[in-house]
Amino acid sequence: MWFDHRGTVFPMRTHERVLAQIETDLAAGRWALGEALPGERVLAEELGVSRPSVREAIRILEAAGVVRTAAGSGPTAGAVVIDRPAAGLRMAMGLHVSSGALRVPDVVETRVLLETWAIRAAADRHRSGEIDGESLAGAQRLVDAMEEPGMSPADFIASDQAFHLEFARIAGNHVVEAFMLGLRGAIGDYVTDGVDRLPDWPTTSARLAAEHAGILDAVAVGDGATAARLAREHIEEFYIETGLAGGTSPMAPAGAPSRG
Amino acid sequence: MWFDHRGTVFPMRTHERVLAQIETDLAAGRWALGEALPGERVLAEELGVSRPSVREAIRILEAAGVVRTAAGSGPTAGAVVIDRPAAGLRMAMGLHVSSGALRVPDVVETRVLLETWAIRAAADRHRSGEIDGESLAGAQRLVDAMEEPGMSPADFIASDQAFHLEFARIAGNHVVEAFMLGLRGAIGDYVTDGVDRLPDWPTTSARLAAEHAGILDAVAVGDGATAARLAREHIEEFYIETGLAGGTSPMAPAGAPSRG
DNA sequence: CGTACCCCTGTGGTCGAACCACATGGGGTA
DNA sequence: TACCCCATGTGGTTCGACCACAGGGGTACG
Repeated sequence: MWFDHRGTVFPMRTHERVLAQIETDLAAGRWALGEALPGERVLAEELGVSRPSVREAIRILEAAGVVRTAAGSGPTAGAVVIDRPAAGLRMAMGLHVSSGALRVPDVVETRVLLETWAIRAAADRHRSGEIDGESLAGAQRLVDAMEEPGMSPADFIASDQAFHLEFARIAGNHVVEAFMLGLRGAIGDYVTDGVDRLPDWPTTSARLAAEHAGILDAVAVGDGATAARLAREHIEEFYIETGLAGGTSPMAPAGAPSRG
Repeated sequence: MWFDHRGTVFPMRTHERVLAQIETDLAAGRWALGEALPGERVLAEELGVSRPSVREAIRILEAAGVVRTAAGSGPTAGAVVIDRPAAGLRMAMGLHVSSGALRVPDVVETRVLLETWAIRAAADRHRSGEIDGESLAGAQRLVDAMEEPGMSPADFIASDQAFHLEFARIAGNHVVEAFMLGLRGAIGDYVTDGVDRLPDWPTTSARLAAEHAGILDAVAVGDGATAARLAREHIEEFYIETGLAGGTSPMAPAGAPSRG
């Protein structure tokens, strides 16, 4: 039996006990990043529960982006500890967007909020010299790549996402980075569908690439306010153009977790 | 077999197929909020898979805050559709905080970011008359309650959390609301532990309550800038005082999902 | 006829055992 | 010495069984 902070009593289900134990061991550093948990059968034996109960707990860990599972043998097999917070956030948010509990406009608004913060912070850090001068090189390479006319929409979207994430990385906040990744992933299929409906992708992509260059330039000179304003306009314009800004009805499921 | 956007081929596991199908049905409106999914045995039969595979998918939905399960019979039994995005976010974030992939200072920084935005937005909406004049009544009641000297730390923390969430609710962004709830929950045990280590809780709680009153007053007069600044100082001061602001080492697991 | 009680029914929760496909790595073979 | 093959152990999946629990309907009683 377990108790909440008010003294209410309730039984804890088996897979919850397993999950709690694994979480405790995780916090205690029992497994480092890249190491594998004990096998399901071993874990079941250790905790005195059945293998299906262990599996249910591992499923949750996997959905949360804490482990990745693989069959076979060798060091890469088993439930290997990873750190993909965004995968878990993406899963939860995507499901709630599908169910209608979360709306795309709210997701977009939140994305603007986080991105403008990250870009402003990145610009500030860059101006104050806190970060290496080469930190913007990655963003520059992505901008260059996106300015190539022949890039496919899918590759462009991937590069676009990487570009936006660069600033969260520079800002140094992993939670914001994970949120941004999760938000973007949660509405990923909506974005793809929106791009497919655009009347003139080459023109749009060229404009987007130019806007990216403008944002990067503003960050490079340390003008966080301008960079944030440009980013806001860039994001909002994109969602308006693809018809996602006002739509609240679900269009397609966000899909099963990717194996990225 | 399934393909990603690059044409890579990979098999989809059974529980992933089940999850994808449920997500599609969810998006199609097959079940309304409060309705129950078909029984596990029925679902397994429908999809041509085994019951454990269905259960693994439902576990993920449960962890994500999409359904709540209960045994027995009647309308409240089974896998009932709910909308608790924060539960899923809290689960994912809490696990990653435990594993060390996400750090408490980043969580706090993100919380400040989201809360100052929400409070500013709430103040703006209040000033512009977009919202009912009674919207702040709930926050006022919470402030009044927290100013009562006899309140237990646990109840105070609950009221405090509700107070902060009020502004996200007024701002009208469910994603931000869920993020705030998830962030707070992910470090919930750290907060509780921090409070327990405070030398003089009555004094601290009185100060916190006064700060809440100040924030609410600033929002009430539509001064978003002041309200946001007060909120930032309020949050940062609390984490410094409880010794959480700089700590990165895990202290205790965030625990299994609560049944709230 | 109305009401209270009890048990039948179906739910999720848990378990054990079995078989599969797969990745590996060591031992046997050319 | 180099190659190949298969024994081994992993997660993936399934089946079948039993449990505790909550409801609802049938039944017996007032």
